[in-house]
Amino acid sequence: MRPPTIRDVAERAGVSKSLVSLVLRGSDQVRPEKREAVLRAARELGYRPNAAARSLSEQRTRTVGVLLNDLRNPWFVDLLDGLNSLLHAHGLHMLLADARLNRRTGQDPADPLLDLRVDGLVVVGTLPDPAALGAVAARMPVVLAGAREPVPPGVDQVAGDDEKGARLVTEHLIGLGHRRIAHLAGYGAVGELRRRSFEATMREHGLADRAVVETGDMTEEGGYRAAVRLLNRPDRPTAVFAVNDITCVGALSAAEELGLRVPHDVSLVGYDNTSISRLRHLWLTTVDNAGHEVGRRAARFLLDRFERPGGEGRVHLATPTLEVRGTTFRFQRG
Amino acid sequence: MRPPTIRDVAERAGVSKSLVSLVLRGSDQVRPEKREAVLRAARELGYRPNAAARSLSEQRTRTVGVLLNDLRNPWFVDLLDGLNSLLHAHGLHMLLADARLNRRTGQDPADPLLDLRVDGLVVVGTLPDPAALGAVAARMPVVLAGAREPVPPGVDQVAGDDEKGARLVTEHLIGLGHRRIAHLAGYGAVGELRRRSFEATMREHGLADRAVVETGDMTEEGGYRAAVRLLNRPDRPTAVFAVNDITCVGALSAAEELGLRVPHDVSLVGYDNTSISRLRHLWLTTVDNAGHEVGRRAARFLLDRFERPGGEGRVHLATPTLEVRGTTFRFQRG
DNA sequence: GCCCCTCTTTGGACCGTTCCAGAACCTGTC
DNA sequence: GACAGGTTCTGGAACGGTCCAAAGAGGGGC
Repeated sequence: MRPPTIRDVAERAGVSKSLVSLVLRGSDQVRPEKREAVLRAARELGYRPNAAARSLSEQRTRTVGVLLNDLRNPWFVDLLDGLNSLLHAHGLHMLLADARLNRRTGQDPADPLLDLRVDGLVVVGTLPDPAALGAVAARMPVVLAGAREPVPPGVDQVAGDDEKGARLVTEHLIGLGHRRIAHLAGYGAVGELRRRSFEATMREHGLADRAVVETGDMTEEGGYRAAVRLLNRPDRPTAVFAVNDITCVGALSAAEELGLRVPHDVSLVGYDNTSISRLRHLWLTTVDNAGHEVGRRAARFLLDRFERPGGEGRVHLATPTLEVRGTTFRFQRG
Repeated sequence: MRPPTIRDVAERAGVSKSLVSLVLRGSDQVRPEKREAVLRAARELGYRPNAAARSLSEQRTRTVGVLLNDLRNPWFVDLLDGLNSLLHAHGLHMLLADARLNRRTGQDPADPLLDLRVDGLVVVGTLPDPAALGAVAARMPVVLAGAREPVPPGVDQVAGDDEKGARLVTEHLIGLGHRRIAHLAGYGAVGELRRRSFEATMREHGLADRAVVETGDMTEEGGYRAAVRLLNRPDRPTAVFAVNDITCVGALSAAEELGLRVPHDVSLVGYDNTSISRLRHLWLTTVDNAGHEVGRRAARFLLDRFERPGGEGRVHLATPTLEVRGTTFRFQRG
């Protein structure tokens, strides 16, 4: 009572298993009536090809592993969408693994994917173990998507252009007439890039001495605390650029609690265009990271490496766009 | 230059491939020095078992497929966590597939999982095609988790107890002194259950004629619109129970826009205890669905069916808990 | 020294595919 | 009718593991 195999189909159709294989792989070297007979038999038996057997024989799985650092981060869903659209068009499947879920187990979260012999690997977000990744990259194409960490050689990299994004925000605020502008910074490569770009842009506009930076931990609570410190300063900034949306929401609470109206008394900008920023109750001005494009480009890199393995690691930065919503307004002389 | 196989390990260790297999599967019928030699050879070669070959031979994959209806829904992360903890303890892996991503392709989103011959299937959220699921259930254990749809025979079901959750909310509000209580209803089995239970609880407290129901579409926008209708009524309710957090956020916007203070003028309650409800800026009173327990129980059902296949479909309802936060308050005589 | 028994180890079949070399079958030509 | 050449079909060898029956090794008792 086990699932039917190619032999069962062959027997039923009165042909050899090789012919069944031929038909099922879409060969045109088969007489139409035989093809029909095979397809009918397969349909009647409810035949499904066994992926394990196929990939064992073909020496490839037609599957790409996607290693997510944390399913709770919503921003990567667009990325997955872009990734999937291109991969699927090339007959490839995605296998998702969550690093956070498997962390406790003490194993490398990529292990199950590697045992399954995926044809390539997309690491989404901060990578778990750079050294291990280098070893993996020697055996199969690897792309790091959505993070700006340094990567081992031979690994491609796709991410949003954080310098450009931070510049967009800063110039938006300057364009609205703001001069005392603060940045609620974060950590990691991304936090660093956004902060640097904020500072550089302020400098370019001769506002270096009006730029203020407070550092948070990229959580709402951290954003709240940093914003309280910031907004209690005697030279209170009139605009705040937060390293991400969640920090920005913390800042929003702080502003509200201090009796400041957003955006009339203080403008706020987030980053990532998360679903939270789109809540009409918050309606944050923010930066969209072009997740879909990041995903598509990651797929592109992978497909390229399938065709021509090896070579230098490439980098692509997707251009972010500013989403102006309700938390920014022109500077009102107090 | 292909990955090493069990034969390579055998050769290097100077033993037969059968012995290598024995060692790697942890048999105690092996002399310690041979075991050491094999393990050393495996380590030196960087050997990884080939999952395809193994599952082909073993006739099982040690893998459970998890079909998510939409990665954007954050509520299932806890569920996955609970699921994973038990499965992992039994040496099983999870394979994630997203129905939404694969929908466009026109195939059944479970197809890749079935081709991979997963040992069992967990469907999280609303199921795609009940008929197809019945056919699958005949071949392998299937559990529906986190949804209350009717299921084909032989399928187990785990979900939060929506009746109990809605009752908790309603009694909480009544306990605070509210009498004119409204429900922002949703759709689907879950929407139905929560609404019915709200109505029943109101009736039990002799408040049937004070209960109001407006229906939304379970989005923020829908919640907003329904709440506007509701709060503009001459007999404006003093408390609103929304079918989910996102609807509740819409209601929050509506209240604010109408100049009503939450919770002093109107109390609001959501459902699902999403990360959104935990934002201090919103701080919604809501219901926690015990996602972790749902996940663990789903794993339990699956494991049971591995041991004793067949039998009736069972149902388990996890007990939800009320999370009282900032949007509910005792009724203030206006 | 031989036999028996237990503990280790091994060769080979098998899992369900793909792939390849060659067999079988046509069709047309001389 | 033999032959060439193309098209269509087939058997068997992979692929990398597991599993099982049986072989080999070692020890104890006679």
